Amino acid sequence: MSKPPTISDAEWEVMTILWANSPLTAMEIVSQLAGHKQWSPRTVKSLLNRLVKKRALDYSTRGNRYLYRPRVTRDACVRMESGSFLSRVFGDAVGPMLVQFVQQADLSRDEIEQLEKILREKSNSGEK
Amino acid sequence: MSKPPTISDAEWEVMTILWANSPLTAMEIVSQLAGHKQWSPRTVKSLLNRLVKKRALDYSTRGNRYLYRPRVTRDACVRMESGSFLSRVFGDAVGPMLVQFVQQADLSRDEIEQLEKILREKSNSGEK
DNA sequence: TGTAATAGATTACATCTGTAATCCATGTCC
DNA sequence: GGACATGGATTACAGATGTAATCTATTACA
Repeated sequence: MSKPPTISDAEWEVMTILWANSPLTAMEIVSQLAGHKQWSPRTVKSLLNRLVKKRALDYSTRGNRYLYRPRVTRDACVRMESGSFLSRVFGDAVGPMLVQFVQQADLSRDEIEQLEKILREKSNSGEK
Repeated sequence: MSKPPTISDAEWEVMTILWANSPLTAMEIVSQLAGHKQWSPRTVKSLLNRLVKKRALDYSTRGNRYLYRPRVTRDACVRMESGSFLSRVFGDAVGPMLVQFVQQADLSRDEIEQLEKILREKSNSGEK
């Protein structure tokens, strides 16, 4: 599997929708974005075009519509992005990165407890 | 303290050097970069100019040279970048991602304690 | 059946980035 | 003193990005 292309911020929004649920037509994507983005449908079309050109998306035809679907997995893209961002900012220091993220994240009580539990276990099982 | 400006990949290299040690002249920065980057000194100058314009750097004058120094802390920039990275890549699923990472990470005792402390604080300050 | 809405394709255009080159003043070496 | 190196300032230029508008074919409503 070849490495995924670079996906920009705006493009990421579109991919997110398709990773969650595909294939979808352009209009369906537009509707799903409508909630939290004020993009004109034109804008979304442009993004779709770019993503197809980048080979991040693929489509088939249904009548006169296109049905878009991802050609790259979310996982692969996350790994890529993580690679560049994380290595830039944190180098290979995973610990400080997690500290930073946990500090910033908006966590639910459940998640906090879950994390605390994991940490307790880790600390009992004798980490260095 | 105003929010830090956006710092690009290439710019980040320059900032990293100045965060570690400042003030420095353009030439000193060029030398320090010489190890792992094949940038022409022109390129570095351009980056310095942009960073000054963005108000990420400041300079004073020594003779006919400039002495550059950061105007923004590394910490503030890391916070910014992390924020946009997290929300872009993980959207509102930051929690599960952290759980998974923490589970897999090889953490030192210190880091574990640090994380536990952060979580305690978060849980006290009434997360939802 | 004509006309407007929609679909996808192409084009636009300003800003940011990476990566310099050019310009002008000064400092330096012979 | 003259030519060259160096410093900072300005300009360049292509590719990526955000954000559309326009063009053309088709579809669907009045």
